[in-house]
Amino acid sequence: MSRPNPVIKDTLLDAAETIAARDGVARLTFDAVAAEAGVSKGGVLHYFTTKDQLIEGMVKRTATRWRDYFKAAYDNEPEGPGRMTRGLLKSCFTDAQTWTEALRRAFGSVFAALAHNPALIEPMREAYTEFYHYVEQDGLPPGVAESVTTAMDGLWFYWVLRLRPVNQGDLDRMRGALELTLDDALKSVAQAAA
Amino acid sequence: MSRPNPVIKDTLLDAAETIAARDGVARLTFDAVAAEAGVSKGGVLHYFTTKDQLIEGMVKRTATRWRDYFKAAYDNEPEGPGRMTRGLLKSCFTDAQTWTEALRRAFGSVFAALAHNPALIEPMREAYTEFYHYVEQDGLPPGVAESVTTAMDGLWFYWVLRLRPVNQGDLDRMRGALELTLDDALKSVAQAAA
DNA sequence: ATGCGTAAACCGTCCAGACGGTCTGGATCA
DNA sequence: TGATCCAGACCGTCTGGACGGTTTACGCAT
Repeated sequence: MSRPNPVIKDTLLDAAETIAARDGVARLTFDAVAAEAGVSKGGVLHYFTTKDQLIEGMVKRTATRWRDYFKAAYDNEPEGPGRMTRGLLKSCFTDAQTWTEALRRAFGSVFAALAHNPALIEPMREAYTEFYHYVEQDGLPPGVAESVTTAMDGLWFYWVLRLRPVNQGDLDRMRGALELTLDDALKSVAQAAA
Repeated sequence: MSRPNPVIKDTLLDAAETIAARDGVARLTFDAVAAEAGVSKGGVLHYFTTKDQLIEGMVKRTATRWRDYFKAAYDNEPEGPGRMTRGLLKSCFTDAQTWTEALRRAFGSVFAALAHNPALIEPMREAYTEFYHYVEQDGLPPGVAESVTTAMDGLWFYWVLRLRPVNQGDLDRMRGALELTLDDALKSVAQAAA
């Protein structure tokens, strides 16, 4: 094998995420990552020669996962107006069990980036730019897709930042209201087309 | 004066926010705060004896401001269903110029807390708990007040985290859609009362 | 008014430890 | 034998915090 083992890289990124989430980003050090992953510091530095690289790795992986996630939500949804909005509402706003600790941990990489070097969130920003592209062109009246998806993401941020607990009831109530908004918008689109 | 000068404390907190926002939370050190505020390190330590205290001070101040903000938005709004929702929509979703760098900086304190010691965001969580109390009891159909306010806060998070630029057009479009949702909800409340 | 005592405000230095990163050495493969 | 992988000792720097010293502000007796 001539290139660094990607499996080990993932293990190291997992360890980094765990530390950032559990102990705070300030304690995200090479030593800590090594200990958490069960390797030596030299081992970590072999794959990520600087801390910027480590954090960039975390952010890139999370950004890729987020991109894959919303694209899958889009692809699995039937065509027509509100496809992105419908897809997201269905895939992440039905079951609170999908809001796992792993997901929360993953988003910690953004905070790590913000703390260490704000420029490193760029990959995440790009993923969001792409996401917003879908949202803008979702074929709903102005602002509707933005509002519904941003409400979902807002709740997600509350949860990730631990500013609010999120339970199944919260999800159900908000989904009910958002689906109503969405249905009204879809009707008005259909009406305008007629 | 027998108690520490609160004006100087505010100056130090301002300096801390500036550093956190400009250089990243990792560079938020006593030395840096001292230099930014134009005092000595000893001077900073006189007012905040540990870093936890410094960050707690930042979070508490921001939490208090947020609390004052949404309470003012509530108080300035005529009574009736959706008072909190209407107030917030009016006060922070009409003019993009109210989304100042100072506000963004202030929220950096939450990231500082999350990075250094996650437990320190508690004052902010309490402010949000209180906010959510208003939202829950806003007298709108289930989930509507939550959805509208969370959409607003979601955009706010995008902006603070620099995941998306936010301009006047974004604000206007979303406000249009959210006001429509709100009006429909108000109508249905009025209808149910009749 | 003046001098004095005391306490708070603030400064600047010091240190132990932790940090990011370098480097050397050994193991394990091809 | 050479290249890759990884271990871990090591180094210079920076950090949080302690600490002792100095200045300022103020109450109070004279």
